[in-house]
Order: sequence, then C-alpha cells, then structure tokens
Amino acid sequence: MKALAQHLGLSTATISLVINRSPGAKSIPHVTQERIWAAARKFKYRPNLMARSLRQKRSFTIGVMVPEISEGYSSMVLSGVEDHLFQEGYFYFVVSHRHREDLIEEYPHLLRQRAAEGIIAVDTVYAGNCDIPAVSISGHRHVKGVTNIVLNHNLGAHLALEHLYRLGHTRIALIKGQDFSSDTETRWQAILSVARELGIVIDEKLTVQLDSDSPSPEVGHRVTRKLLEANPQFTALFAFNDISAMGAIKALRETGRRVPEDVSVIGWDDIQGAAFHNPSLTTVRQPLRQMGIVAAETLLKRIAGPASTEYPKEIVLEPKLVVRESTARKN
Amino acid sequence: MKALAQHLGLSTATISLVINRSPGAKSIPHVTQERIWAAARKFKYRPNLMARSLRQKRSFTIGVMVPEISEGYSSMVLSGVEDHLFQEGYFYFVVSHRHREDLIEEYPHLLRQRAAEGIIAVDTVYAGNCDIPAVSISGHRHVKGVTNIVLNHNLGAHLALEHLYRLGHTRIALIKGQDFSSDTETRWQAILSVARELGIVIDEKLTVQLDSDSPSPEVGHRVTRKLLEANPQFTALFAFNDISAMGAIKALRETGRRVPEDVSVIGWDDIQGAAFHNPSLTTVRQPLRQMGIVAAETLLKRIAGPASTEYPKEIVLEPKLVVRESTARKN
DNA sequence: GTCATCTGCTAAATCGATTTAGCAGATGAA
DNA sequence: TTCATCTGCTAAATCGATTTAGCAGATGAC
Repeated sequence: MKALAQHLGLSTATISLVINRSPGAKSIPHVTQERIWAAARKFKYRPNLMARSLRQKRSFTIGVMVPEISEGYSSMVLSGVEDHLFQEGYFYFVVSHRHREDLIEEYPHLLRQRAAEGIIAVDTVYAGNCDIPAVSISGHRHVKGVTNIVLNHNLGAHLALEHLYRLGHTRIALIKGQDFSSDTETRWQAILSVARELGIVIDEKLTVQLDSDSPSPEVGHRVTRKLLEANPQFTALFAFNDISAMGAIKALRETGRRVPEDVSVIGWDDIQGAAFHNPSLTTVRQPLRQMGIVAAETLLKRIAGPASTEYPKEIVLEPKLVVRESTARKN
Repeated sequence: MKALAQHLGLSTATISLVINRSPGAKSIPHVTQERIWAAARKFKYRPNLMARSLRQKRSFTIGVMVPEISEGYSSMVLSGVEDHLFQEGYFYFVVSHRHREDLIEEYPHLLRQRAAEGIIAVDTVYAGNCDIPAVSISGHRHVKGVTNIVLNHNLGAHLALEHLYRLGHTRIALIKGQDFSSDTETRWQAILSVARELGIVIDEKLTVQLDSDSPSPEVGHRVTRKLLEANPQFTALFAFNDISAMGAIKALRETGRRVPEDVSVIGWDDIQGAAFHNPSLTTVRQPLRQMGIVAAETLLKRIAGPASTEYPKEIVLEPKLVVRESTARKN
C-alpha cells in the first residue's frame, strides 16, 4: 500500500478511502479514483487482512467445532455451513475435538483469539463459555447466547416407529447413541414416549448402546453382535444412525438373518451412502445440509446486527421418513 | 495487555518478553516473572493473535483446498491433515472450490491475504500461482514450489487387475474418473499399461466415464446403467473409486446381475463405508489419512525452514489390495 | 475585497502486540 | 574515587491497514 501511495504521489489515507469506497471518498474526484484503481490492478494490490481486522475488529471468519471429520453427519452439515459462508464471503476454521472435554472447553477461546466472530458447534455440548455469538447444531442444552438448531425428534421417532408398527413389527430392537452425542438423550426420550403411545414395549434385552467414539459402522456391528448373542426374538431394529444401521445389517447377515425378510432395519440421518447401501436404507432423514445452512444464516445475522440483537433460542427442523428396501412387512 | 501493564506497574514490553519467554527475558528476575504470570492467569490474558501475526508475520494457519466437503476421499484426507496440524498447534481454513476454475485460481490468493502460511490442495490441479509453500495431494502436475503427494498408481492397477485376472476374469468393464479429477489420467494410463502387460484387452465398449461433479454414488449408478443398456458381456468391473463402485453394484443388481457371482466389482480408495457395504468391497486401499498426515508434515517442515529450503518434489505412497466379498472366481 | 463554503487531500492516531536500542542505578574492580 | 559492567526495565519504532480531524487553495456570494 505504501508503495502504491508513493507511486501515485498520494497518501495511504486517500487510497484506503477509495479502495474501501468509504463515504469519505465522495469528495475525491473521479479521475483520481480511477488512477488509484488502475494502479491497484496493475500492482495487484491485496490489502493485508490481518492489519484490517486489527483495526476494524472484523475478520469475516468464524469457527466450526465438530467432533471429528468423518463421513456422514459432520460432513453433510459442514457442507451446508460452507455453502452459506462462501456466499457471504466468510472463511471458517474447522476444529475437531474428538469428544475431549478439555478441547471442547478450550477451542472457543482459541477461536476467539484468532478473531473468529462466531462459532458453530456441531453435535457438541457447548457450554457457551465464550462471549461470542454461537449456534449449536443438535445442542440440546439451553445456554445463554446460543441458538440451538434441532430436529423434531418426536416427529422422527413417530415416523420410524409408526412405519415399523404398520408393517406389523412390535418386537423392536434398539441401538441407542453414544452418551457423548448430544442427540442421544433427546431421541431416546422421544422414542420411549412414542413407543408408549403406540403400545410398543421397549424391552431392555433388545436394547444396546453404541459405546465407542469411532465414527465407523464397526461400532454398530459390534454391539449388534453382542445383542444377537443371547439370540433374542425381534423382527425389526431401529438404529441410532445410518452408520450404525450399516454395521447392524452386516451383523445380522453374518448370523444368518436376512434384511428385510427376517429383520427390518431402519436408520436415522439419511447420509449419502444410505440410498446406495444394499439393501438401501429406510431411514429418518435429517435435513443435515439445511441445518448447516440455517446455522450459518442465523450466526451471520447475529454477527451483522448489534450485540443486543434478539436471536432465536431454538430453530426446529422437520425430519422426513424415507422408505427404501431395508424395511418390509413382518412375515 | 495494557491493562496488565498498568496493574503491574510495568511496561507492555516487559510483559511481552516474559510471556513469550524470549531471550531478552533472561535479565528479568524470577520474582517479576512470577508476578507477571500470576496476573496473566488472574485476568485470563490471551494475546490478540491478529496483532501478533501482523508484527511477526507468522499466523500458524494454513489453508486447505478441497473440491467439496463430502463423504469419502476429502474427509479422510482432511482428517489426516487435521491430526497433524492439531499436534503442531496450527489452525486451518477449509475452502471448497467445486471444480470452478476461477475459484481454484483465486483461493490461494485469498488464503494468503488471510495470512495462511501454506496451502494443501486436495485432488485439485493447483497451478502454484501464489508464492507460498504448497503441497498437492494427488496433484500430478509438476509445479515449482509444490510438493506432490501421490499414490503409486501403477502398483494399484497391478494389484487390482492381477487379482481379477487370477480369478479368471478377462472381460473387464471399466469406470473411468471425471476429467476434473487429478487422478483420472494417471490411473487410466496405469491401467492401460498393466492391462497390456497382463494381456487383458481393454474394450472401449466396456468403458464408461463418470461425468458429473456430484460426489454421490448416483453418478456411478447412472453410467453403469448406460453401460448395461447394450447388454455387453463382462464378468468383472473395475470402478474409479468406491463411491462409484457402490453405484455400479446397485445398477448391476437392478438389472438382475449378482455381485460377485455374476460380476466381480473392485473399487479404489477404501473409504470407511467400503468394509460395510453389502457385499463388502474389494478395493485398492489408498492410505488417505496417511496422505493427509504426510502432506501436513511436509508443509510444516517447509514453513519452518528458510524459504530456500530444499523440498521433495514428490512423495509416493503405496496402495494395498484389500480383498473382501465383491470379487470372486469367474464361474 | 472579504468571508464562508467547498474541494481534494493529508497528518496523525489507532488497533495490540513484538522487538531493538538504550537508560538509570547498583555493583565491583583498580 | 572512577570507570566499566551488569541488572532490570522501558521508550519508541514497527507491522499494514483504517479513520478522524483538519489544512490549504479555489470558488462563490455580497
């Protein structure tokens, strides 16, 4: 910039005014403005955004916290977030905390230090311990300063269980989510409540829980094997998510059960692979990309407004049942 | 920081020296140092990294360019990159260019403006048009200033074709990658060369090409359907990647062909879903996480060294054949 | 001719740190 | 006593921009 000023015989102040089209530039004649633009183009001038942020206290950067970078959930959400941020000219840091409490606590501060103007927490119990705007996707705690983007879990449980019920299934095995997943408890309560409504008995012996922080179908596979060891009777299985449903299907096949002829399997999420699994997965679709987009929109709106701006405490999105091949009438 | 200085009756300079453990702090007595640390803790002092970067010209930030955030390839690589950067205290921006030429050209500059100290380009033809260190994963162009991390495609093609050949397959259908994928051409040439070696004839009528920038199995599904329309004879199919292999398997099943009994299918990548597909996928495993880690290591090494540091032009990693259920002896 | 206003631009402060040169006072040696 | 050296610290420049207050000179009104 100094070089530009020198070359043009102007001050850096003038250049700054023009480049930023600030109101103060009104009094600068058109010819001078053109000279400046021409020179900027010629020397490929690109302002140093560090310096600019330092002064303006705007960085056009936000931070996104995810449990891990993996297939499935986080990727889809990130893709939505990215979409909207890109349109608005924001960049973002990604940090993954691998469910480590200390990192979940520390990352918001680190992001703030790096001038992030806001935080999106994905599937993370975020304590809001940092005074920048935040949006939590599937964060079910109500925390001051944080907007929660959540799915209507009751509707989801309804769609899934009613679907199975109508197909004649009443003995339904369940795979519960890991304790650290912020959706686990909410969804579980929704399932219990809907089951009661439909008169479906939730048998503890038909229930297993994911127990490892690996994002691989292996976990669902393992717990389903364990479930099957006692050789319990059930005709349908409702998995915590598509990933674990895939693991479960493998376990069922390995032990001689056909899906869906012997056991219907229903997942949750509708990740990209679900439609192309064999059998293709019947599942409760979460609008994951949409949740990412809404999260980004909400956050940017808060950032743009004054600090006191009212913000929604919760935004609820609706799931849809996607019926494919992995569920069938009980025979 | 000013507040700290005021509170301690010291100058900001002193505090800076101590906090950063710079050599100049040697002459500051231990008691003063302790006072400073105590106060910093008490007031939870966190230096403004923008200001620090501006002065030091170090940001401990790099940029990662990917085609899109999706399941499969990019996620796995990103996960490796993240792993290493995390250990070294670096943060990273993710930008996805969706194969848009203008963005591929522009993003490196934008990242540089945001003080990124280096760039990792994933599956992107990176022109190196920016004077910061860069590492390209599966970038096959040799560009000044860029280290290429590549797979030994010849070995991969060998492993796959020889596997099929030994199972008795000689009429092999092929799904070629999208033109924009930087691996497409290299892998294709490797396949042609290995096929010639093994005496396998590559029949143009048995070859289709992925043609959409969607990262979904849908593309593989569609082109396989097209391939099957002419009802050609083949007993094995070698897909460009696992994603398209999954789509292909679906297309084969829909048209009454069993996998692997009628057609063996082999993929490439070994993404997380591959082992849990049904049938589980035989595939050429790329050490994707490893590639991410190596990329990050290489980049940070270059950043740490003086600008003139020698850097490797190319690092070759070896694939492995993972035999699962989707391939079988020709019957 | 005089004063007010406008035009076109700049000087200087500022953001929050790092870093270099060097100052004042204490200590030690001759 | 005097000078050199060391100890403990600070003043001030700097990074690269933005932003505010205001300065000269031209123009216009009366």
